[in-house]
Amino acid sequence: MKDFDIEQYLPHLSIDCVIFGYQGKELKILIAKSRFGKRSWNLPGGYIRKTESIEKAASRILNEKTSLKKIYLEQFKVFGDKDRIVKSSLKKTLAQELHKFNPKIFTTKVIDWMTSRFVCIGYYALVDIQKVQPQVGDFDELLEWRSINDIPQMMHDHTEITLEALEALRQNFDQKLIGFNLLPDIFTMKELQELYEAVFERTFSNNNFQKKMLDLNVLVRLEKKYTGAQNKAPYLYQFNRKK
Amino acid sequence: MKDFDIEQYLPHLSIDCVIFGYQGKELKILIAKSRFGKRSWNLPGGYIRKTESIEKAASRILNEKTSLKKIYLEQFKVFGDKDRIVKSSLKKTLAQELHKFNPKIFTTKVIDWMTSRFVCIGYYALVDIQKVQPQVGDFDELLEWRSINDIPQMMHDHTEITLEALEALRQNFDQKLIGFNLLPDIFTMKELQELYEAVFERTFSNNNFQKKMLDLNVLVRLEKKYTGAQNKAPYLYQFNRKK
DNA sequence: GCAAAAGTGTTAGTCTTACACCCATGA
DNA sequence: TCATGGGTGTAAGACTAACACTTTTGC
Repeated sequence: MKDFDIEQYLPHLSIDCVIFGYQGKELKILIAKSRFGKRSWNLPGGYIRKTESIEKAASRILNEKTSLKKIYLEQFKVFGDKDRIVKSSLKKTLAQELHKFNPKIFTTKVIDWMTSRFVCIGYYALVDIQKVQPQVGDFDELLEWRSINDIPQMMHDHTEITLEALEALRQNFDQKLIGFNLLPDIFTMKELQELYEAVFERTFSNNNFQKKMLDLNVLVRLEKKYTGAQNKAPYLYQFNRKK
Repeated sequence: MKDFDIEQYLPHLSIDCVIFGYQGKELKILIAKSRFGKRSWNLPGGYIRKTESIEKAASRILNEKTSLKKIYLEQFKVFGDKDRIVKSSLKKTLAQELHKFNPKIFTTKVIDWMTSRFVCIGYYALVDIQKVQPQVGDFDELLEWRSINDIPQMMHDHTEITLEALEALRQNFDQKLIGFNLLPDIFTMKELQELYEAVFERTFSNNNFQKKMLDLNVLVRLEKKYTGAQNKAPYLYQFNRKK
């Protein structure tokens, strides 16, 4: 572990990211299991350098976890309860373990800084899950993609943050045509429909869905996809980013 | 002016409020002219006490400016460019004037604190303009309601913040039925329509507008309003907050 | 030819928009 | 009785949802 210089970062302000991916007809988020404290789950997050914008900070944090360069990112809410971190039951255990782990880095000063009050800016990210290579960070035991229907209990208010992110995602999904960020570059209409079904937790009828999507004028129809199955081969589509 | 103890507040984090009101068929915002620096216009804002939530802080700041207790408030975006305040052309003049004005309060330490990098949480508020008694603060020369079509140039990125607030307001206006916060308790359909026309900067046809509003099932029709004009007396309506 | 799944067409229903009309009010 | 502006009715059009149907594919 490198040094951790609290002077580099804005105090009392953090970023937490809800990273959405899509796989096996399920909407998933990337969460981390902590190496410390009660080994509880938490959202990837980090601090803001004094020399970078909050958007840059969010990008950097995401890049550290996913090793992706360009990521679709959206700020969705600030969480600023006065007891957010301070009153957490984990605080004490965490502080002790961090100090024991590396007393040179985790001095009392650093631990006080880390466990002080934090206002947290919530971002959600949409990624092509195939392209992500999760990077286990210094504080993580492991990273895991978990279905939004199977989210474990998480640290602090991270469960609440996740639910708010999901709500914001649904709100923006149609309006901003952001769904394509969750898919590979090329996909079938069925796959796109299944993504929508996973996000909204409901079914759509195939013909009306197709009509709606094609009417948006953002899809380019490519050649057919012959899978070897004994049925009509579906067309492949690509998102037309120029529009 | 009272003391200003920077230790009470979270550093590098501020709140700016875009306070919307409605009067004379115009959507307006409450802005302040600074006593210091280049006497430029700015949005009402303030800092967050270490002992209060960000929502409480926003409420408090709004209460200080409007003397209203319960205000409709919505967080809409965080502004976190790295040079937000620091690179402002006003910084130097402001610092000098503040120090000259009251060197006991505005020590170098305080001024450094105030002119350091700030991440700003944007809130917008909706108020019944009739009920507001604007309170000129320590930093204000005056407060003024200005039409959204007549916003002067403002400090830092406050013009951008205002535009983003307006966009968020329009986005939420229909969905969350928040318009009623801008009107008196009792109003005519015409008045409600004119409010919508001011917000969206377009006209609506009276019958379709009425139909749409009544279909929402949130309006209670009261007695007629006899104005003395030689035409049919319009009904008065009230927003049904129970629903 | 047959089953499976993709793709298309048609209709009914709902919501939106535009136009026309009637009604209460006070001079 | 008339001008004014408030309130209502209706029909056309657009959009949505539900149903049925045809086409392609490999066995």
